[in-house]
Amino acid sequence: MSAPAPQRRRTRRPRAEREAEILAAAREVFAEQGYAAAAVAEVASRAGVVEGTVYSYFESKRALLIAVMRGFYEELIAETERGLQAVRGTENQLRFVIRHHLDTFARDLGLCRVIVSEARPDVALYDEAILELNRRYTGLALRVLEEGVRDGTLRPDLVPSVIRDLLYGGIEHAVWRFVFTGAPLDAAAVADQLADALLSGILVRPAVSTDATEAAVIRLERAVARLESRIED
Amino acid sequence: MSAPAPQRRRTRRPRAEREAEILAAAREVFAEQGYAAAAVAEVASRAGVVEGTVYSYFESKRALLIAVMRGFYEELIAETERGLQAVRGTENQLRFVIRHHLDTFARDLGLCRVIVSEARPDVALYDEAILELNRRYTGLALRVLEEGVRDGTLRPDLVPSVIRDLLYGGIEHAVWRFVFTGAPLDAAAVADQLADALLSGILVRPAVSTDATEAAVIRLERAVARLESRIED
DNA sequence: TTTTTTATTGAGTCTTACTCAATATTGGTC
DNA sequence: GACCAATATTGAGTAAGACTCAATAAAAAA
Repeated sequence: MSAPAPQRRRTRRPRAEREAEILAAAREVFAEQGYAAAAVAEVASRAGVVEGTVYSYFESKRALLIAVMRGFYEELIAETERGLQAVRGTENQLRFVIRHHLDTFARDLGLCRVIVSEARPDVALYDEAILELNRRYTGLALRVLEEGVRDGTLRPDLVPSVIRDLLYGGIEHAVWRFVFTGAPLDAAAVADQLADALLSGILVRPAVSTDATEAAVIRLERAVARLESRIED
Repeated sequence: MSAPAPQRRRTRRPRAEREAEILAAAREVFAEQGYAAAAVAEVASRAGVVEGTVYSYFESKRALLIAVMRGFYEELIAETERGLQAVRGTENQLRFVIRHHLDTFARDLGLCRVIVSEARPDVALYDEAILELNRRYTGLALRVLEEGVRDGTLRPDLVPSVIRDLLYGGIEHAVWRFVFTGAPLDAAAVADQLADALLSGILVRPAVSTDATEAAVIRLERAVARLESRIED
């Protein structure tokens, strides 16, 4: 009686393309629903395949997530590297990193949320991959900080890794705040506020005015010496 | 043939006590295994009851988690309030908050991990409770910051909420770093490093020496001018 | 003691990650 | 163009774990 179920064409696609399709679908679903709530079956159906197929491309749901994260990070790292090369000076480079990270978070919030809450809790060995990616990414900022210390732009007593944590942690929390309150996020303003707070703290105190004072002191000491020599005459 | 299963005594306990036992077991299990990996059946067995009993006390696994979080936060808030009352001055109060938060994180890492990664991703309505607790807790630091701005200790152009995010985000990331690298965490040192970075950024620049020096320069220049005018006489 | 109330149980449902043997599709070979 | 080996794809099935509920036993009330 019932009509035969609409037979899905079983097509065979180049391995790489199918993989990319599954990956794209997974990224969508994870971003929309989070990791736990996302069903592999849904990823499959959005990719136009059946659940089993997903598992012939990815070992597990978690492996799928990791692959998605890898794509995200690779892109982020490339963009950041490009940006850093186009900017001169420790201060400007830090401002760029902060702004770009914040923008990325705000733009791809769903996925960032998943990454933050899924990548971090697991210290498990097989997530080594994600750790490595995160290290590579945040290493970019770390290098800027180290360079700044070396060239005297930043205070010599800084522990760069702690400052990096302050930087990324601060951004993350700031974005979260906006997500929760639902307030519109003015990325430029928040980036400036964060950068200002951080920089005025870690920048070597601007020596300009001090220089002027020191120059005045030298001038005065010479004048006094002149005067004293005249008086003693 | 098989011996009758060792019959568990079915005891009936005061509601509050049983609830507390289940809660304690849940806290243990969540801290050890994380939320996703924790099985409600295990919580039940550690509390000496059967799975169904847990559900007669808590609506869902998630509700159980929220109850655990609530206990954790209430304690944390109380401790922090007590500590803040015992400390004078914006700078010292901020240092206290940083140190205490860091210690708490380090001491109860398992649970903190769960709270951070489970409480945050869900913007769902029924987690309103946790949002509220978090707001109350971080509100303590916020008030210290606002007070500091008001009494002139902190820069007037600060956006306190952003600084608070910088503060908590920074601590969180710093602790994470140690968890992952497995390095021993020197809470005192890290707290100082974070506080120094943050404070030197947000504290009004100590005007004492600059003002005094400038005043001295002016005084000296006048003296020199006076002397020179006399000599030329 | 008897009755009422309700805490506790454990068997069962449902959802979802994951497996695997069967099957369809393709690219290569003649 | 026909056949074959290789393998991508399938979908039914398993396992684990969250959650439900009617039955049952313990405590409280009468």
